[in-house]
Amino acid sequence: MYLLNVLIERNIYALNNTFLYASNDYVNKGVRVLVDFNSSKDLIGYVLEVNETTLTIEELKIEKGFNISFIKDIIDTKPLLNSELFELGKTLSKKYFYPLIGTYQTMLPKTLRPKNIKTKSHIAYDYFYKINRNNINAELTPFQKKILAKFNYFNEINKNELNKSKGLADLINKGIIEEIKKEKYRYKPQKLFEYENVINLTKEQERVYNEIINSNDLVYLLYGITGSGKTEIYIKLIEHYLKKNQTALILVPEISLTPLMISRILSYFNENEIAILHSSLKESERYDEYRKISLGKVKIVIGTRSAIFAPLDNIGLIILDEEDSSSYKEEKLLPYHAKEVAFIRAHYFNGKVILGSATPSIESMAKAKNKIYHLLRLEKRYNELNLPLISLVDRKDITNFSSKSYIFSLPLIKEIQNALKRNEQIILLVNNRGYGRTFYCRECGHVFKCPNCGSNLVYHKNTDSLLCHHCDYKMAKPNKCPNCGSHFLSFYDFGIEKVEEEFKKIFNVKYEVLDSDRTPKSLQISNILNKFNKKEVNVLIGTQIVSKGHDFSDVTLVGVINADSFLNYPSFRSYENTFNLITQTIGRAGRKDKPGKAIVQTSYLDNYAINYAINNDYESFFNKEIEQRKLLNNPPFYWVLKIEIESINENDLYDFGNDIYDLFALIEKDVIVYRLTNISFFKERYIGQVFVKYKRLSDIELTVNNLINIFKNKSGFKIKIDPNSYDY
DNA sequence: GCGAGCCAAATA
DNA sequence: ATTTGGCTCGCC
Repeated sequence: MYLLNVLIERNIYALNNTFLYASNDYVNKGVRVLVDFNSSKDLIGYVLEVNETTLTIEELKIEKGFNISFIKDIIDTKPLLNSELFELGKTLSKKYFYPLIGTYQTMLPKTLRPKNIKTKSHIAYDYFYKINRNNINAELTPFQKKILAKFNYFNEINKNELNKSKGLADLINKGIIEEIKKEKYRYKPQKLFEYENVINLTKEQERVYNEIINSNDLVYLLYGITGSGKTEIYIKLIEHYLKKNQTALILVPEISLTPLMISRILSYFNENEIAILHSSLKESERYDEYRKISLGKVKIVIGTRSAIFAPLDNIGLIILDEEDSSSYKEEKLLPYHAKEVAFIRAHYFNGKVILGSATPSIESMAKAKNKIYHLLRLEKRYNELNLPLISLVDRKDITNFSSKSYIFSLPLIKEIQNALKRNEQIILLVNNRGYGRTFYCRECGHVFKCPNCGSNLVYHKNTDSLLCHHCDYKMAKPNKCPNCGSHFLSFYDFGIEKVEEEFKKIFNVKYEVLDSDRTPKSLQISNILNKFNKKEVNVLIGTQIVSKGHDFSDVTLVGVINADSFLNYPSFRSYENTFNLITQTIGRAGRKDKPGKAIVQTSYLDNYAINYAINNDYESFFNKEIEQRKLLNNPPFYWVLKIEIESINENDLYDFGNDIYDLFALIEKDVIVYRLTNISFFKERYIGQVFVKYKRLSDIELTVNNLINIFKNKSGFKIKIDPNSYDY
């Protein structure tokens, strides 16, 4: 008989330990089993350990002091995860203070999660007819000869092509033709651009390439300005490791925004050896891609954040393109950062991690400067592209605007008109969703706020509603003020919808809009980008989406409508985000034969993030910003632990918040503890956060685990822990 | 997370 | 007297 240590499929701290079950048959570690648990029937369990025992159930009962029941069924024949990923789950569960079963859930595609009772196969098949030439000995009819003639050049023919042929059934009966099925992979990546599969590295690229393959370091920060040719280096590196019979994993912030790189990689390598994983795949497609990878059929995986868990074996190289992107940070469920997972996986395989960016995160650059990461620079723009000419426009200076528009300044209007006259392309960045950012009553000044979390409601014209961008709250646009009853309602501060409206009024040309409210699907995004790339429209208006790594050849003007939008965002990263956004957007302008122009409109003329960005001075920005981070005890000097608690009772919340504060205040290491903050009332529950800044995870580890134990014995609370929060 | 079991309030 | 809602307990 076998004793199994089983995790129960309930992602909570209270059940974050294994339970013993018995089985007469041997069960592999890492498979799902069906068990009864407490009074619940037919729950899924996940087997963590298997031990043989010679004791009987009765003897075990006495030895352990509790009842042990038999599992009811074994669901999988093979483990869901290979041993590397099985162990990785345990490491991540400890590192992020997250229940182990929830960690495995995050790592697996939905169809394989140890959660649903559905155990049926999700594999799709293609059906073929196969010829067995040895069995041809009887006389054949003319129809049958015709069928066999089709097999002159093939041994297998798709079933649909022959299905209704006369005499087929007889051939099958005689064993001459046999029906076979093959696993089908439902996802077909779309290649937007075709490339020749020849890459000649420049001297500078060659130098970086050689430095990486000849070094033994784990992590490389590839700092290359926009258009300096990072993709070519990635491809050559992938080729290098593939030749060594290793595999490569490439992460991008968002698939639809990197059609260029994807197409490039698809063109260069054998498409059948590439799998693509991203959020807009259908579940069945994702399952197919995942299966292809775990069967060892692919050598390259390209994907977004969660692709870091792709079951690739023997990984030689992990690339995180645009490593500073916040989309690598998971905020819900397991709060992992793809970068941190990449280090663990690459270390396991003795592989390498390349962090690429035109604007490296402050943390990564600091580590590179301290020789923790291997720093590599690309300073020349590929194809000798010039950086655009940049001018700042003061939004506070009314002489920059006419009565026609308070959104488009006179210099910007002039440049747009010039570019349009020359039939060149324009990108306009508006980093605010919606129409009016603040909806208020003009009689009494009442500002409409979210009843759940208190932030200002944003008016969206396309749905004629008020939306909270902080939580999910929405309401139809009210027609009178709840405070004074006036119908005289209005808004100030504009979003992309208003910009679009005004653009339409001033310029009578076709344009496309990209924002997450109206183009939520990645296919729609690619379609619009494709249209713009083919020059079917000359103007692209968009939120941050337009700032990322496209390479449109005919864009000569970039306009940043409001450079300040990130600055007022309450986060220690707001300056970094502003700098990166402006730098990247500006980088979209310019083509081979002439430099582009960029116009940046701002109300904060002397803000250092904006100024260093328009001077393309990353180095100075880094120096200034790192000074600020040190002054305010922010990353990379201290890391931020966020503990979010939730309760139906406000007083209980404060009490627990104080308990948590006291607990961490006891630590005699270098930690800074902040009292419960950001209290909000949402869906009948109070939510608040305690922040703890720390230098080393080991300094807080014990206390966090103590807190989890205290929490387990408390009722009426919810808790969420993130040891590397981006929220502070 | 969730059903069992318990108790106290509500119903009549 | 009986039902109902709320809360705690502990799961192998």
